[in-house]
Amino acid sequence: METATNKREDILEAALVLFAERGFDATTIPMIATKANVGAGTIYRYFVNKETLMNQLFREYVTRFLETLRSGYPDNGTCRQQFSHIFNSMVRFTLDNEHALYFIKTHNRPRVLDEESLALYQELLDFTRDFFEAGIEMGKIRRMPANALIAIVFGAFIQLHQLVREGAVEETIELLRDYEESCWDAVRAHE
Amino acid sequence: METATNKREDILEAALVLFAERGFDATTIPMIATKANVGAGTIYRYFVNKETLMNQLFREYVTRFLETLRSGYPDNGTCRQQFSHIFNSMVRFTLDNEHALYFIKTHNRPRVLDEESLALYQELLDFTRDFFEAGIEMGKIRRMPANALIAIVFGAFIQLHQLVREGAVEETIELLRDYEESCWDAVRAHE
DNA sequence: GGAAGCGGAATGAACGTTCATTCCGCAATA
DNA sequence: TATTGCGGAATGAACGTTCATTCCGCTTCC
Repeated sequence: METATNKREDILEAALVLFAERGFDATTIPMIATKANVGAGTIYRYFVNKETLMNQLFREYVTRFLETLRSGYPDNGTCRQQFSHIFNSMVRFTLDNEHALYFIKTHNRPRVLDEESLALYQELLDFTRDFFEAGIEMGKIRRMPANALIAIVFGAFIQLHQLVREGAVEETIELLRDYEESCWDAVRAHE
Repeated sequence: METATNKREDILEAALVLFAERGFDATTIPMIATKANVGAGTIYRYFVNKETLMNQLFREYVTRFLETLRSGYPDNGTCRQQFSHIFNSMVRFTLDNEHALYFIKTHNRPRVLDEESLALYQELLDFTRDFFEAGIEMGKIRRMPANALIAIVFGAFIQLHQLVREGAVEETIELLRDYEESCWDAVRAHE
C-alpha cells in the first residue's frame, strides 16, 4: 500500500503537470485529485487550500533547482565555464523534472505566490544576476540589464524543451551544444 | 456620447490589458466590463461569449502584427537587413500596442483558441520561419530548429519590454540597438 | 410613441472547500 | 491464530461562493 508521504507526492506531481500544461487558474482541484488518484478531500489533508498547494509546489522546485545550480558551481572557473555549468544545470534538472522549469517560468508572479515564494524566486534571480553582473564587470558579458540576459537564456531553453516534448525536434547532444553556443553568443561581449 | 464602435473597442482594449496582465482564466467578465466602463451585459451585445471575445482579440492583434511585419519587408535585402526589419517591427508594434505582443506570446495555445485563430498564428510563425530557414540555407543563420530561433528573438524582446513596463530599465535607442545585436548574435551563423 | 442600446440584477453551472462517514491496518484480547 | 475495537487516513456528497451568461426595465434617439 502507499504510504502517506506518497500521496502527498502524488498530489504535488499531478499539480505540477496540470499547472504547467493548463496554468493555475484553469486547473481545478477535482482535476488534480483525479490525476493523483485520490479523493478531492484528501488534498485538503495535505494542503490548507489551492493557493498553499501552489506555493509549496513552487518552493519545492525552485529550491531543488537552486541546489542544482549551486552544487558544483565553478566559483573560480572562467566566465564561460560558469555559463556552461548554469546551462548544464538546466539540462540536468529538466531531465529529472520534466515540467518544473516551465512551471516556474510561467508562475513566478504575485497574486497567487506569497512573500516567501517570491523571495525564494528572487534568490534564483540573484544567483544568475550575480553571474551576469560579474561577467559584465570583467568585460566578458554584454553590457545589458541582467534580467534581460537571464530571460534570453532561460526563455530560450524552456522554448526548446517545449519543442522536444511536442516531438517537434529531437534532443540530441549536438542540438544542446548548439543551443548552449547560441545562448552564449547572445550574452557574451563581442568587441 | 460614445458610438457603438467605440464601445466595442473599449471592451477589446480592456480585455487585452487584463488578459495580458492576469491571463484569460483569471480575468472575469465583470472585470472587463468595469475597466471598459460598460455593463457586463453590454459585452454580450458585441461578443457571443468570453471565448469568442478572446478569439476576436487574438486575431485582431495577430493580423495587425502580421501587417506590420509584411509592410516594407526587404524581400531582396540581405539577411541582416531582413532581421533588422523584423526586430524593428516588434519595436514599432509594441509602441502602438503596449500589451499586444505579450498577450499573443502567452495565449497562443489551443483550449481557448479556435482553429481559425490557430491558423492565423501559424501564419505568423510561418513568416518568421521562412526567414530563418532561408537564412539557414544561405549559411547566414545558425542551423537550429526555426521554432527555437523564433522563440529566442520573440521571447527575449517580450521579456525586455516587460522590464521596461515595470520601470526596471529605460528603453533607450542604445538599449534597443544592443538588444537587436544580442538577438542577432544568438541566431546568426558563426564560422 | 416606438425601436434600439444599454446596464446590472437574476440565474444556473461550476468551482473550492467542508464534513459526516467509510475504510483500513494494527494492537489488544483470548 | 482468530476476533474485536480503535484511531487516523481517505472519501465524495453537499455547501456557499463566484463566475459566465441571460433577461428585463430604463434611457436615448428619431
